[in-house]
Amino acid sequence: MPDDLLTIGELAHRTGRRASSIRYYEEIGLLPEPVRMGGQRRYDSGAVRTLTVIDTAQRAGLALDEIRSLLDAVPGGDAAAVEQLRRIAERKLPQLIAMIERAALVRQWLESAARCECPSLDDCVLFGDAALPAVR
Amino acid sequence: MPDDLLTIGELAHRTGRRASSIRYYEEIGLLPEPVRMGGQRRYDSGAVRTLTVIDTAQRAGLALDEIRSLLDAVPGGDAAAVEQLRRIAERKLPQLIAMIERAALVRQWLESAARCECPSLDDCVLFGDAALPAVR
DNA sequence: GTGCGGGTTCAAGTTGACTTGAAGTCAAAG
DNA sequence: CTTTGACTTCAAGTCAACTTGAACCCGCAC
Repeated sequence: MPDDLLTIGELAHRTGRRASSIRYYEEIGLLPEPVRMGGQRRYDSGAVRTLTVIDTAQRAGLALDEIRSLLDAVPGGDAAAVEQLRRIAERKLPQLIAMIERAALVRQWLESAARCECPSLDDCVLFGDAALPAVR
Repeated sequence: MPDDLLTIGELAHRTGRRASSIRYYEEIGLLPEPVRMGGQRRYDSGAVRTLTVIDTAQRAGLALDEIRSLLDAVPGGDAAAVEQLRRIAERKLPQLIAMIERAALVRQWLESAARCECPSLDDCVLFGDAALPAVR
């Protein structure tokens, strides 16, 4: 019977990433070096979990080095890691909220643009100074 | 009395961009080549307007080559340009809406994370499969 | 043996939107 | 006359997150 360790290809398949990304994550210290069998990387279920964490955190808008600082606190996945997560979340939240607000404005602008009947762009209110207020 | 034409530095100052960006925009065909006085670029108010359009469109999430296709239709700024704008808006809107929805999910996730009391990341629901549903 | 489909390394390329650096010009101020 | 500051060009560097390419190994089916 086959071992329950995964090759990099199988891991990639299960986690929906490319093998090259997984090697890259290892290179930048996001994933620990896996065991080798005959030179090839073999991964246990911990790797699947870590990749899930990476995926989730990434979709939460965290950059890879932020994710690394999260993961660095993890071995043990203990209270310190949770605390780190909280700090990162608190720092990221206002940024995300600002982004959502700006996107909402842009959405209104695009909706107006899709309905625009102006004969010329030059006198279209859409490009007036107040049409799309800056949020930055 | 000074001419009403602006140097690149003045234009940059008025539009809040760097002179290097303005040269770059010219290079990629986003801005027309301005007149020169003694080798230096001089801009009229049309350039201010065009940069405003670029700024607005960019904050609306359009890439520079999309903005160029918008601007290409503009000379005259006529009905065709407006039509082009409408088409681009209609194409961009669904993408933006999806982005906003995903951002809202991520926001909830981060808010939970900021309040997280889990003793360990390993059994934190935040990293469960269903914690942050994929939208892509 | 030969081909296939994995795997391996390392370096270099990709994308978008710029910025930076080096080396030079030019006009006005001191 | 020299310095200062703003301008000029062109090439190259930056950032993030990967991907791609070249050249190689390795086991298994035919």
